[in-house]
Amino acid sequence: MIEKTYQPSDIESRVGRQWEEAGAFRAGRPGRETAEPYTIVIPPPNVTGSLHMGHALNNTLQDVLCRFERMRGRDVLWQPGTDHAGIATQMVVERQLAERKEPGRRDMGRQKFLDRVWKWKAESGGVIVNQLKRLGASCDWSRERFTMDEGLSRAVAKVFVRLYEEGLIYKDKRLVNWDPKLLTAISDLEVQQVEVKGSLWHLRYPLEGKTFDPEDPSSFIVVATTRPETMLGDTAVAVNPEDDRYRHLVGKHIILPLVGRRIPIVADEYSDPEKGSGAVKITPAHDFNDFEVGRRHHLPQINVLDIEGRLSLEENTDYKHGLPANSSYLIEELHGVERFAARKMIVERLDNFGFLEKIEPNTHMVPHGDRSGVVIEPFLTDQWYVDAKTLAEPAIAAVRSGETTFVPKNWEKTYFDWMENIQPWCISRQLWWGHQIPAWYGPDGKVFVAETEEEAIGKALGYYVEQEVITVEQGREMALDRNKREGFITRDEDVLDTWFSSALWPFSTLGWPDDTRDVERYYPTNVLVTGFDIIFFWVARMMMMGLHFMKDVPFPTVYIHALVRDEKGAKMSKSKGNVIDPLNLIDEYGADALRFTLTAMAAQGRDIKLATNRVEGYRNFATKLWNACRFAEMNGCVMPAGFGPTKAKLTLNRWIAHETSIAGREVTEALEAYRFNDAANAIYRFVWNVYCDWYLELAKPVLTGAEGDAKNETRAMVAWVRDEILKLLHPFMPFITEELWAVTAPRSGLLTLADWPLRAQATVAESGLVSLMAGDPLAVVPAAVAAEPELFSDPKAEAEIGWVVDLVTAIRSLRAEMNIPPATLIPINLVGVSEETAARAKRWHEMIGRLARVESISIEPTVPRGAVQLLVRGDVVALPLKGVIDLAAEQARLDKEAQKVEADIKRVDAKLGNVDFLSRAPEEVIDEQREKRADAEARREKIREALERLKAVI
RNA sequence: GGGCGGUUAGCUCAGCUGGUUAGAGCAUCUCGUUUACACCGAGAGGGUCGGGAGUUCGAAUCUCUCACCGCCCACCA
Repeated sequence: MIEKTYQPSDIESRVGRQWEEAGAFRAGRPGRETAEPYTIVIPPPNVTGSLHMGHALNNTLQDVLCRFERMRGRDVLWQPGTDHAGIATQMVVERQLAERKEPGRRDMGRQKFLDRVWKWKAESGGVIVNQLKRLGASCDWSRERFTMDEGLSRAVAKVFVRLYEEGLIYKDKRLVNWDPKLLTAISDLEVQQVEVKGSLWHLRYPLEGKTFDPEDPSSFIVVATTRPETMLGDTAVAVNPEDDRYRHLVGKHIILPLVGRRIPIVADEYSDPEKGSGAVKITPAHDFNDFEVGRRHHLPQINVLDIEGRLSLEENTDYKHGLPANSSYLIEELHGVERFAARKMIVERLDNFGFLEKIEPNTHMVPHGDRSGVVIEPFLTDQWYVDAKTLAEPAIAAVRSGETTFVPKNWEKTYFDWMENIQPWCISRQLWWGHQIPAWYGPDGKVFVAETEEEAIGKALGYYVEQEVITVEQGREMALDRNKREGFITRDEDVLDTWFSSALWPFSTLGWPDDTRDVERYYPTNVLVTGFDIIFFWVARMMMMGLHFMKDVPFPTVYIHALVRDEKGAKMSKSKGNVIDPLNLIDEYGADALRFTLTAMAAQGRDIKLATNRVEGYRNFATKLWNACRFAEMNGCVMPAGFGPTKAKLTLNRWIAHETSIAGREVTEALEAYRFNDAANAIYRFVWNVYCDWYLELAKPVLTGAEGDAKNETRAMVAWVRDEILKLLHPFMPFITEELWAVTAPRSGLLTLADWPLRAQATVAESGLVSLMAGDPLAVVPAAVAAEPELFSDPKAEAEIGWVVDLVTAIRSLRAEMNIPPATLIPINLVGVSEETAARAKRWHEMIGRLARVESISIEPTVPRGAVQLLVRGDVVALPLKGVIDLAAEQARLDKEAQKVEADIKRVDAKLGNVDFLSRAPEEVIDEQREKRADAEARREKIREALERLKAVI
């Protein structure tokens, strides 16, 4: 029994439990062990996360695909899991500690802090998973993974070691993006360039051997900088070799103001004569370009900052490089000063001594940490790198060759642009939460990279015995006794970039490297569904790692979906306060309505501007479906076993079967092409505008009429179409359809495991015939034909019911226009119509009367005087309405129609009168125009006659 | 500076490989006989497809250009 009203919240939790209890989403479930697999890995959300609109869209689309393929008989594995999200998670827990006034992470120590994070994860890490379940995500939750699971951690270690051994991971001292707040290196991708209104300071650097005089330009060289505080680390001034202004100074030296260090003027292409003064200060330790210039000219790298971005000079031996013995009088004051305060102090001092020429306002891009929001420092440190350039090559080739394609295709350009200019990937992070780097250092600093500490110690002992650092005996003792080797080697403190483990997700989640049976079955995955914002972070890296370790792309298709924005097109953000919480929408309208909205709006290559009234509209759609099913129930519509469209005899029933198969094909084809919006719209239109608006209305007289074959067949067909609708709609609205499936008939199984109306591969029956519509044993054709499935089709039924629909619509429209009260029943005449039409009219007489408020239909040879005239699929329909209608209104209506026809004819004539058109357009286009012309001509004639008759009456 | 995308009804959007009378939902207006549904039904109004030029027999659709909007990338002093 269907409840009177549709209450999404009730049924969603109940249905969710049913799926779970049935293990409906288990990969390899009984009956599907040998079915063709279909795999998607979820983009693992951060454990710290909660469901936002982007997740809702991303997972809805994946779920639509998974449910679709599951119903098509595939063995679906939708692999779920979460990401440990190094920085984000560590920040969350640290914030919690601060709030609770507990000791900070450093006071606590590494191990205690990690225990604390795990505890946090156990308590709060499951939020997003439950939210995904509320959305209806049909993941195989029994396989949920976490990037820091034991198994995944082993995969990470293995990959690290192998890449290290292959020379594709290495340690290097170079400039990194340093976050002085989080105290870690970050990758290029985690840096956001932000436009900042700053200044350009022009500094005078005195030339060696001249007496510095601010009034005498020949005594100094001017350099312009946006970062005056880094001047303490300058080790050269560069000018362009082609720049005549400075050519004579190349090879000379300047004396660095305030500091007194003697540094050279070098010629380097990097210096752009157009920029600033044409001379540029070189600070190799604090600027990426300067670092390169410094390398070319073998300049010292003088680091003047500490890890927190304060000036660090006192103990800095680098800094003292090249300083005259008595020159450090300024250092004491500046040491330990925060970088921006130091900037102010240094500029002040430079100004006092006449070294500041001028300050220009200057807007420029400044790098900021995407997590911390503070200005990033280029900072000289030892870090681990992945040789991304080498790994990128096969990943580029795979997309070039079409092994992996992007949908929509234009994202491939973005992918190529980035991959072809890829930089070494800095993978070490000075954090605690994450995969600790599997590298150990011996007493002399030598690195031993191994999957486990045991292995590392083995390698180390072997090495040091061979080097005779320790004796064979000592080595043996240490190997056997843990205590003896305590502290002999120490592990690298750093952890890996979170994206390092995410890059392995498509195979690490399947058990690689330990148990690879699932890898064989489910890798490569079928499609990756994700947003464009992580093409670089994630997609590219999965491509690289997948190809390198699996020797195969991780997915043949990457479906890139849009960003969900607010109604006005602005990015949703907490600071703007325009965030729409998907859970609120689910509470208010139901998960099905939200899902349908997102799919209906997911047109390729376009952002989604989400308006809540759309969600409301699709909730209404769910209600409509609900009520249609109630109607079927009330009328005792049940489908006897073995019933199918080919069994139907009534035209009306054959017509709806015909329309159903069209809808089924539309939905299927759209989903196969990832045109989610087309798929959603096709089923929407069919349910509302065909099934509800017409079929059920037209079936009412039969359903309320006398018992008999016609009634039984119609009941069966109402139920059959309803079931087809529930199937076609299930990927989009899984909850309501599953619920209705259960309550509308006794069923042997869940809808989510039922057969899709069009099977991907038609099943060959014993007879050698192939069933094209699941559930209809009679809709069979020889296997040879099945290669191109034709659906149930009945053009004659379409012609007949289509005519009825058009007729009713035309009469209704006219009645509204003529202001004929609904209570007034009117007669209609069919004028000079064919026998076929006459027969149709007779068959549908009662129905037309009911839907169009018509009292009688008669066949007449001519249009009676004073009748209003309509055209329906070429037939003339006259409405003798003298006295009922407003003649002036009718005249206006006809005039308007006439105008429209004239316009049509004019347009068509223009084409047909064009010699070029006739000679160059394809035959069928010309024929089409001719038909249109003939049709319009006929219409014009009819309207003209109607007008004349009207005039006669007036 | 480079790249990508957008500009279609009052609003939010479809319109795939050029040939439709340019569609949908919401909103608006009119009406509502009928026990599935007022979260409903019937009907209507509303668009020179951002501007200009071009290619073509034919352009919302292809090309160029201009304008405005958005995003991504980039080390520029």
